[in-house]
Amino acid sequence: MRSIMHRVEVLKTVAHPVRIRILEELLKGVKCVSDFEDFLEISQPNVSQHLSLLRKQGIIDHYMDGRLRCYFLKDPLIPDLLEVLKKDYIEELPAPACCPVTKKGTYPGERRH
Amino acid sequence: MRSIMHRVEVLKTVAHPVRIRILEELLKGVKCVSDFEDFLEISQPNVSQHLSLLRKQGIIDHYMDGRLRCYFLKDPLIPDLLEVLKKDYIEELPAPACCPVTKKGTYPGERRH
DNA sequence: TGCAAACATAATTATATTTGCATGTATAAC
DNA sequence: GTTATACATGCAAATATAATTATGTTTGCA
Repeated sequence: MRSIMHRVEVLKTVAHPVRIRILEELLKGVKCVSDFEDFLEISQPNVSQHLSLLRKQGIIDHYMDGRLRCYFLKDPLIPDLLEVLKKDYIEELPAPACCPVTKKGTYPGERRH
Repeated sequence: MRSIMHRVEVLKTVAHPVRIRILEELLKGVKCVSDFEDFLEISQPNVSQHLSLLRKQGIIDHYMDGRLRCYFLKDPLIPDLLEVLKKDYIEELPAPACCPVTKKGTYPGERRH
């Protein structure tokens, strides 16, 4: 199992609007840097920096095609992670039944008071 | 569907070693602040700050039991998110077949060269 | 060989996050 | 009412992250 720290690193890496859009795009297929430059509206060095971060984390990789760098998804967690993030949930989790929210209740189970 | 920004906020909030451990613990059931103080080895104000952040994001909520504050999970995304993070994957995603990694290949589909 | 396209890297600056510490508040017990 | 418990909040210092600007590298082509 991934360590807590590794899980945190993955989350931190994905937790950025540009990077999450890059990953969603890579889900559809291979893309090169100038492709991202077009549809994200940020500078080329900035795109490269985000790609570099994702690569250092092992989340993506690339191959060379002439002078194009073609990036693709590598970490199998990512598709699952992105899918969960898109899911719609109708209801909140049920509050503990014995203990009404923001009102006094009883702490469930044994415990010092 | 959650907006990109909302997804990013959720990920950023979970992406911290203390907070991820708090959430994993809450998955098992209700816990109060001093419970966390025991098993995480950080100060009480720091625990409160992390709980406060999680609450502002709508990820957790609490009820009062005397002078105890009993926290519980609220956002239904969290259990699914934590589960995906724990999953073990045996293999990396397959690299695009037509294009060997780090070697020259052909960019799949039509594109300027 | 020289130049341009496609990209990476480095340094700087701006901004956000995290923590520690001091203090504040509500409840319970005495 | 006084005190202790259980917690929250505010602020400043330390640190991490992000974007901008400038510059470097590699490849393809004339």
